[in-house]
Amino acid sequence: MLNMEDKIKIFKALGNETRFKIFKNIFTGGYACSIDNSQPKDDLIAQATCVTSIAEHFDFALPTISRHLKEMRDAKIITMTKNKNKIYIEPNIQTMREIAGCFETLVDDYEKGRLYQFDNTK
Amino acid sequence: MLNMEDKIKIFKALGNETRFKIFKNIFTGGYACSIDNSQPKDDLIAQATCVTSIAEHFDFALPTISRHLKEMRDAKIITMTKNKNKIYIEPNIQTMREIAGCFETLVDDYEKGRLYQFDNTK
DNA sequence: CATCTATTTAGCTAAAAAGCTAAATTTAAA
DNA sequence: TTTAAATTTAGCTTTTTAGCTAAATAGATG
Repeated sequence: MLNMEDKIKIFKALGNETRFKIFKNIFTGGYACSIDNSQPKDDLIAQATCVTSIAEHFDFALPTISRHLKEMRDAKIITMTKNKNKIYIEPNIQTMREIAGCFETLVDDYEKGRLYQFDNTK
Repeated sequence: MLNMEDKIKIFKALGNETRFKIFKNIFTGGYACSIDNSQPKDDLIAQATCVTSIAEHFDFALPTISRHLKEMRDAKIITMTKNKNKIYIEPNIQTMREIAGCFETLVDDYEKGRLYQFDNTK
């Protein structure tokens, strides 16, 4: 369950052009960063993947992309899984589900004319 | 239809503690900022309302709150309607509906194992 | 028309964010 | 065991953001 601080972190993470584009592309699979579950877990080398592979698509230095990814992981919008010396990046679907639910409830309750706690933790 | 830049603005607007709290409270009606449609449009004085009334709930100077509200209006997450010399503030439900839809599609499509354009304008 | 109320604009400062390069760390591979 | 590859950390600079006060603007009211 996401509290107010969590939500602010999520929006902050998505409210930057570079991170938004990274996020969008992780979701679309554009950079082939996801772990393919049809492959055995220890055979990940076959996949394109990871921090370096994302950074190649941007005109920013690798440490800059690394820092953005860390912020996105801290905001729980992506997961980063270490396997050998590479890090595999995937969207955090659970968080997205919660955020989706949050906006849905916001709209639904508003349309019902009821008061709604956008953040219900405080 | 929200393009990528619009979405980034929305997330930036929500990714700040002060603005998030303002937004949350505009939605809950906590500061009585909404125009009550049961009242005639020209009888708004009866309602609590507006920039000053929001600012009272924060330890920040009035111009600071004014600037935050402007940013939220530019991001299209609220509307500001001038009536006499007061400004009435309401959530922009249309934008919220679009953002809700965006996250829903993101999750639904991911679960169906399909690729998804989180931002479909580029 | 003078004054009050609501809000914004201007101009400033301090803090946070986003970028960089260089160096360190971890693991793989030769 | 040395080297190479993938990533992070440290330390720095520049830009942006968030706050302030003072002044300006717009409209309402006495």
